[in-house]
Amino acid sequence: MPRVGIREVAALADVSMGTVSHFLNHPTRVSAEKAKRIQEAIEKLGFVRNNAGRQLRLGRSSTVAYIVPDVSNPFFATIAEGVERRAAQAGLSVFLANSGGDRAREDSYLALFEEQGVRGMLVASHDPIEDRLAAARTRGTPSVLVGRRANSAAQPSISIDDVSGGYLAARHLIEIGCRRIAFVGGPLGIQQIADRLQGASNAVRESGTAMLEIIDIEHRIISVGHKVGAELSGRPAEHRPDGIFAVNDLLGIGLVQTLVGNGVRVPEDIAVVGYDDIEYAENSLVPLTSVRPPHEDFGIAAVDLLLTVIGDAPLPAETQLVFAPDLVVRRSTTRG
Amino acid sequence: MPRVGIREVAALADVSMGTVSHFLNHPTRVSAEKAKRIQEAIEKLGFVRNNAGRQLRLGRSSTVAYIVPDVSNPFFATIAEGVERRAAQAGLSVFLANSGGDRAREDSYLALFEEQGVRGMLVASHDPIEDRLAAARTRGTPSVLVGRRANSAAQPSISIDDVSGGYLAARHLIEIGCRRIAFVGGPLGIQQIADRLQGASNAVRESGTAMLEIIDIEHRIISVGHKVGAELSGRPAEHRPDGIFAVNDLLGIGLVQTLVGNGVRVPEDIAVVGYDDIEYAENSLVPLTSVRPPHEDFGIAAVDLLLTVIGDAPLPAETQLVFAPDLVVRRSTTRG
DNA sequence: ATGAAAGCGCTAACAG
DNA sequence: CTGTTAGCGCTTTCAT
Repeated sequence: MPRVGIREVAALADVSMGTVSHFLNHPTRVSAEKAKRIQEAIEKLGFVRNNAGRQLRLGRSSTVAYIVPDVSNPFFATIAEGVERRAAQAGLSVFLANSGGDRAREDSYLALFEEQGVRGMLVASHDPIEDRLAAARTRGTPSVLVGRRANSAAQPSISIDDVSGGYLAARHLIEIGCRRIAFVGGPLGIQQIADRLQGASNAVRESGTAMLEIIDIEHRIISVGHKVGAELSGRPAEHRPDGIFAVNDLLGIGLVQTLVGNGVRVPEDIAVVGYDDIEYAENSLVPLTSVRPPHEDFGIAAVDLLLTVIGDAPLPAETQLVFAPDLVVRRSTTRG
Repeated sequence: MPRVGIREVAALADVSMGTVSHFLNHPTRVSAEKAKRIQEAIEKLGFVRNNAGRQLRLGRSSTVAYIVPDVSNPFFATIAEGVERRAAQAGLSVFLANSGGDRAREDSYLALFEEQGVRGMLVASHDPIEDRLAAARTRGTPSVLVGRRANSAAQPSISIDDVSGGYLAARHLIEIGCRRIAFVGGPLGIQQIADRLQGASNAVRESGTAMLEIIDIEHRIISVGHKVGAELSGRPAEHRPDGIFAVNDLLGIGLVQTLVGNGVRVPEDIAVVGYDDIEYAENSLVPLTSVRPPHEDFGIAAVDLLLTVIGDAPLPAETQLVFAPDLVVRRSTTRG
C-alpha cells in the first residue's frame, strides 16, 4: 500500500494540501463542509500525521525527555507521575528513558534525545554529568538536573535538601530518647548520602549528649539491611545502638525485619528512621518513620523549571530549586 | 547563533554536504584526511544530526516504544531491562511510556508513537486494546501485546501461561498438606487473574480432597493484603484456610505480615504462595514462595518477536508466544 | 476561506 | 573518493 499522507487526504476530500494542513492545525479556519469531507477522508484512509515532516518544518518538537537511573525506583516513578501530568498540561509529551545507572546508556540517551530535538531534558543521575549537560545546552538542548543540586550556576537543578533531611531524622531520634545512634548508609562518595550524614552529624553534635556510629555499606537494598540487622542483633545489648537512621527505606525495612525476627523490639529497644517514604515504608511489618521528599510537587516543579529555561515561561531569578523534606512519624519511632 | 547543520560542517571542513553525510553514515568510504577535517568541524561547531530531516528522508526511524501501565511495577521494570538490552543489540532505541493504567493516556501515547513513526510498539495493558493495535497495524505500525495472550490471531503477543501458574501454586499447597485453600485475588474481569484461579481450581479438583475458598478483592496491593490478613486472623482456627494462594506478591507480603503479627504462624498454621516473584518476595519477613515468570528472557523474546513482525528477522510460524512459569519455593511453604 | 509554492535538514543515487 | 541534486511530508506565508 502507498503510504498515506496529507496529499492523499487532500485528493480524496477534493481540497488542497494547504487546506488539510489548516484543518489539522487551525480547525476553526476551515469551512464546516470541507472540514467534514477532510475528516471523512482521514478516517477512510487511516491517515496519521508524519511527525518527521512536521518537526522538520516547524524546527522544533513538542516533547521533553526524562532520564532516570532506575524506573522501578518508586522515588523516580512517583516524580514521573507529576512530570507527565504537568507536561501534558503544557502540551508536551514525555519520553521516559531508563539508564540503569550505566554511563554508556546515559550518554547514548542524551545523544539520542538531542538528535530527536526534544525541547528539554530532565535528568536524574548518580554520576557526574554536568559537563555533558553543559555541552548539550550550548548545542541548544537545555536541561534540569533532578535530585541533586548543580555545582554550576548555569545548570538549573531541582533537589532535596538532604542535609536538612538527615538532621530531621537524627534529631527526631534524639528527641525520643536515643543516645547511641547508628547511621546505616553509603557509599559516601554519593553527594546525597554524604549530605544526609552531615545533617545527622549536625543534630548529634548539637545535642551534646548523643553519639553517632557509622555503618558504611555498598548497596542500599533490603538484603543489605538484613545483613546489618543480623550483625546488630548479634551484639550484646550494651553495644547496640538505640536508634538507627537508615539512609533509605529499603535498608530500613530490611533492618526492622531482621531485628524483630531476632527478638530485638522496634521501637522499644531500637528505633528506626528511613528515608524516601516509599509505599512499602508505610506498609511494612512495623510501619517505618521516614523522611519524605515532596514527591508530587517535585515533578511538577521540575517541569515548570524546565519550561522557564526553555523560554515558554518567564525567567525566574533562581534556577537552583531546593525542596525541604518532611518527617513522617510512624510506629518504628513511637515509644510508650 | 545560527542552527548548525550538515551544511555548516561541510563549509568549515571545505567538503560537500554529501561527503559529510557519507562520513556520518558510511565512514569507511571517506578518505582519512577529509574524515579528520570533518570530525574537527563537527566538534568545533557542536553539530548534532537532526533526526527529523534524517527520518523524513529515510522514511523510517530506529526506535521502538514500550508502553506499560506502571513503570514502577517491578514486573514491567525487569522486562524493560531485557527489552532495552536486546533492542540496543539490534540497533534500536526504546522509548518508554507510562500509561498509569489510564485509557486516555494509553491512547494518546499510541497516537504519539504512531506519529513519531516508531518501528513497532510493545504494549502491556489491562484494558481491551486489541482493536487499537489492529488499527495501528493497518496504518503501518506493528505491535506485540505483552503479558496477555491476544485473542486475534493477527495480533502477535507474548504472555505467561497463568492457568499453569495457578495450577503450580495450588498443587504445591496441596502437596505440602493443605486442604482448605484460599484464593486471594481479583477482579476476575482481568483475564490473567481469572486464569490463575482456573489453574488453582484445576489442581483442587484434581486432588479430590481439597477445597477452594475465593476471596475476591479490588486492588492487588500490600494494604489489601493487610486487610484480608486481619479478617482471616480473626476467624476461629477451624474456619481458617491452611493454605493461601495470593494472586500477586504484594498481596502475599501484606497477608504474611498481618498473619504473623497476629500470632498466626506461617507456614505452620497457614502456608502462603505469591505470584510474580518480585524482589521484595525474597526479602520479606517470611521469604515468600512465589510463581516466577521468566522475567529476563521475556523482554528479550518480546523484542525478537517484534523484530520478526517488523520484518527485520525471518517470520516464525507462531506469533503467539506463551511462557511457562516456575515455582520458587521458599520458607512460607516449607513445613517441618 | 482556500490554494499554490517554497523550503525545513538530510540521504542516496548518480555522475564524475 | 567526492560533489551535485532531487525530494522525503509538512506548514505557512502570500495571493486570490
